[in-house]
Amino acid sequence: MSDVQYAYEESETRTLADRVFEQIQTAIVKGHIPPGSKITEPGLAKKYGISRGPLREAIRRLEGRRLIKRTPHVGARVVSLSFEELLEIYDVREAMEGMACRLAARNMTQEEIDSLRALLAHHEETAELQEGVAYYQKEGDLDFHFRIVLGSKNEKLTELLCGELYHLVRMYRYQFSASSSRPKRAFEEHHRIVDAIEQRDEELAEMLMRRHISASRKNVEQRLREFQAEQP
Amino acid sequence: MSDVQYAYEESETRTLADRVFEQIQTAIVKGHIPPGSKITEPGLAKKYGISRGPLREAIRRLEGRRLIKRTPHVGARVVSLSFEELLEIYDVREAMEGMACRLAARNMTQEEIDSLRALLAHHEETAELQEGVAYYQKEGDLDFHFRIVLGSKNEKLTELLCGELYHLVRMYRYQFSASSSRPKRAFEEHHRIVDAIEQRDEELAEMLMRRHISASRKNVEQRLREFQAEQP
DNA sequence: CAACGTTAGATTGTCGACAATTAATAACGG
DNA sequence: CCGTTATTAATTGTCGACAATCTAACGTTG
Repeated sequence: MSDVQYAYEESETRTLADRVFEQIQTAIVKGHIPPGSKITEPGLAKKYGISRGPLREAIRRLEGRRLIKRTPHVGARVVSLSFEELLEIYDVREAMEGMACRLAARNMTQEEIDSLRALLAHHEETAELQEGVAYYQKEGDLDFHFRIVLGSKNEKLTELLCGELYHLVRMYRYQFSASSSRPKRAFEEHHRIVDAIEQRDEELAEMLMRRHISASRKNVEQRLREFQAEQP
Repeated sequence: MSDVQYAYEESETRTLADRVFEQIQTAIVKGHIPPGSKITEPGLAKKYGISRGPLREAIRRLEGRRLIKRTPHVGARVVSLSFEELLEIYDVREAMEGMACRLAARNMTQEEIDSLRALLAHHEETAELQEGVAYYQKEGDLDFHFRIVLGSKNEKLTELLCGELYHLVRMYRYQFSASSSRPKRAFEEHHRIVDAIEQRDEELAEMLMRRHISASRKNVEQRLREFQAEQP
C-alpha cells in the first residue's frame, strides 16, 4: 500500500488525491470505468491502493466536473450521456466555439496560425495513409478545435470548453468509437476556418465554425436515428 | 458541535458536506468571505462546527466549481475576479446566452413567456418606486436572464451558465455593489427580446440578446476604465 | 403464494489522530 | 545591522475506526 504511495514521490509533488483524480478521470473518459456504472469507495480505494479519504475528495472533484453524479447516502455513478445530452452539447459547442473562433481571429498570433496550418497538413497526410477515418476524427479533430479555443486567449472560455465539455465529447467518442463519416467535407471546412482567421474576418470565422459544428451535429443526429431505427 | 449537526436532520436529508458546501458558496458569492482571502481548514471547520473531513470535500467541490483556487501543501484562496476576467465572462455570456435565447424562442411555452412578461412588469413597478437603480439590476436582471436560460430546455447550457458563470457574476456585483447605469435602455431591450421569443423568431432573439449583453459589457468596460483612470 | 416487516450485510458519512510539508520565528554569524 | 540557517509552530495530507443509512435477503403472516 505504502510503496504505491511513495513510488512517485520524487517526480510528483502533487498530492495523492490529485493523482487519483486524474487517473479516475481518464479511466472514465476512456471507458475503462463504463458509463452508468456504480462507484464504490472501498472498491476504488483498494484498486488504487489509497485510503478512502483522498478518494472521496477526488470523487467530489469529479462531481464538480460533472463526470460523476452522486446521490446522498446511496453512492456515485459515472454519468451516462444520453442521445439528447449529446445533442445538447453540440448546441453549446456551437455557441462557445463560434465565439472562440471569433476571438481567435482577433487574437491568434501568426505563428499560431501557421502551426494550425501545419497541423491540418499533417492530418491530411495521416488521413490519406490510413484511408481517412480512424485517426483523424478521434484525436485530430479535437486537436484542431482545441487550438482554436486556446487561440481565443479567453481563459474562462478555455476552462469551460476544455475542462468540462471536451471530456464528455471524448467520452462519447470512446464509447461509440465514433469517427466522422464526412472527413473530406470536414477537412475543407477546417481550411476555410483557418483562412477566415488569417484574414482576421471575425464575423466569417464565427459563422464558419458554427456551421461546421452544426453540420457535425446534424450528421451525428441522422446516424443515431438510423441506429435507433435498426434496434428499437 | 453535535447539536449543529442534528439541528436540520428532520428537514434536511442532505449530508453535512453538502450543506457546508452551499453555505460557503453563498458566503463567497456575497462577499462574507472576501475575494483573495485564504481558506484555512481548521478555521472554517470551527466556524461551521464540523470536522475537517466534510469540510475538505466541500472545498474540493468549490474547487471544481472554480470558486476557489488551491495549491498543494499550501492552501486554498477565494478567487478574485480581475477586470480582464470579468470582460472574459461577458464574452462567454454573449455566446451562451445568445444560444439560450435562440433555443428559448424555439422551446419556451406560452405560459413561461407570459410569466416572463409579468416579471418585467413587476420590475418596472419596483424600479419606479425605488428610482430605478438598486433592486432592479442586482437580482431582477439576473432573474430575467435566468428564466430565459431555463426556457432553452438545454440542461448542459443551464448547468454551465447557472452553475458556474452566474455565481461569478453575482460575486462581482456584490463586490462592487454594481447596478446597471442604463436601466431604461436595459428595460427596452428586455421587452424586445421577449417580443422576439414570443414571435418564435430565433435569429432575432439570439441577435438581440447578444447585443444586450455586448452593450452591457461595453458599459461596464467604460465605467471601469474611468474608475482606473481616477485611481492609478 | 404474495406482500409485508425484519434483520443482516455492505456502503456511505463523520470524526479524531498522526505524518508530512510549508511558513514563521529565533538564533547565529558575517 | 543584515542575511542565513535552524528550530518551532501551524497547516495540510493521509489514515483507520466508528456511527448512520441504505440495500437486499430472509422469514413471517394473511
